[in-house]
Amino acid sequence: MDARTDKPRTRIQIRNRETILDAALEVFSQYGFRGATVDMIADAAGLSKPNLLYYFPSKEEIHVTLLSQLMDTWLDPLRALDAEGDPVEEILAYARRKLEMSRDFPRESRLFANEIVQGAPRIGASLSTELKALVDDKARVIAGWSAAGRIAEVDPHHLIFSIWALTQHYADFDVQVRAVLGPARDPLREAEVFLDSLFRRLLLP
Amino acid sequence: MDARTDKPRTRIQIRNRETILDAALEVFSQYGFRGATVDMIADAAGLSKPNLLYYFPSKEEIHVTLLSQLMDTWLDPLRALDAEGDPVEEILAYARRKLEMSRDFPRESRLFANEIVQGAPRIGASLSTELKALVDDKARVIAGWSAAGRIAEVDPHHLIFSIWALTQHYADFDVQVRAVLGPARDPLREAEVFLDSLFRRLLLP
DNA sequence: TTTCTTTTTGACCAAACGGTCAAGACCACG
DNA sequence: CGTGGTCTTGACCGTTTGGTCAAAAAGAAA
Repeated sequence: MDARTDKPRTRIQIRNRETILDAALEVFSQYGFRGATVDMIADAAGLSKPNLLYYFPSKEEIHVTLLSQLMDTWLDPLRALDAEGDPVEEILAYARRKLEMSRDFPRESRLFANEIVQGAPRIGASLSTELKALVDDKARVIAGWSAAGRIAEVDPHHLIFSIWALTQHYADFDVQVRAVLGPARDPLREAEVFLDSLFRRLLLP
Repeated sequence: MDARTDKPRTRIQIRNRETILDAALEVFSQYGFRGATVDMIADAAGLSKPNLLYYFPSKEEIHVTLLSQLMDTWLDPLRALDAEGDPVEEILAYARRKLEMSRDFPRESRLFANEIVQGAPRIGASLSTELKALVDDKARVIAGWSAAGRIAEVDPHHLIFSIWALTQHYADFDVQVRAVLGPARDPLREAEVFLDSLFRRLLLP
């Protein structure tokens, strides 16, 4: 029975695959795909390299597994945007959820950023299908709110981009933000207040 | 005479160092430091590997040269923010200049993004000195405008972060933006309009 | 216990990598 | 032309890297 091809069956397989993916997330998000080595991941996971390769057939397979698991949960906040809710509050809540993800899952954010900055060689396809479909759908909802005069007139796609840019910035550029603000301040708490008022001013009709 | 230590003297040295730095910018910005190989840079520059290493002593030296050249020009738009000018127009002009840099120098933006996302291992020091000093200085200017009621009350540091995030997003996440918008649209022209109105709404008292 | 499967590992390999070196090609200048 | 410095290169080296393999260790089930 090959632990690398079939779904994990034993408790040891489940535990070790989880350990490996967590270690790989740590290493990949910090050094990028090519900057990370199998040895680094194995060390971080507390396993020997051959043992790690018993659970995943290759370094690339680990990376792909991480990315596809990520894409799934990464878009949940946008999926939750409710066409029936109050427009301004829905959009603000979306921005707030995205900012929470920057705070709670900065490694995931940086893994994604690394992939996109380098041209999305491994997930490019799903961007123009899966992601585009979802964004287009929600953009239509926002455009409807605009047309009905319930929020100001804004390009819905760029509104969504601005939420991504502003929230992910606090995870992806964390070092820079902290270097500039100095040690006494709390970037993500401040960002919550700032972004809330920014999007409120932008959206109020 | 060592072409690697002294300032370039001959025309050939000047030309080849320029060619190499341009090729290295292309490769580093696409693959990151560890993802780039000396052979890739040499190929892109049309030189043999030993010949390239005749002009720069190491791969790291090329990278450092690029980054320090970049830091210099990267902050020019912010330096140009004039305390004596019209507050809203000054800030809008800054955002516009930054967006132009995303359009005209996307490789530089991605080189920087790669460095920061991975924890700024090579320029971390100058972030908390050079960069922080400049930002703090300009933040004081903006705070003055706020206090005088000439723009709305905003946290000046986070205002600057928001300009960075929103403008660099269009260079760093270019693939994603284009994948979502589809082929018929012009992201950077649209962004200009969108950001202009966003910051206008945010800043008007 | 015995037997069978799953898990772990030390030793190893081929390719890729950053970098060196000695020697040849080229070029400016007298 | 010749001569001295600049530029270029093929061959090479030690290390790192992703990955393999046979065999040993550890579990599971009877």
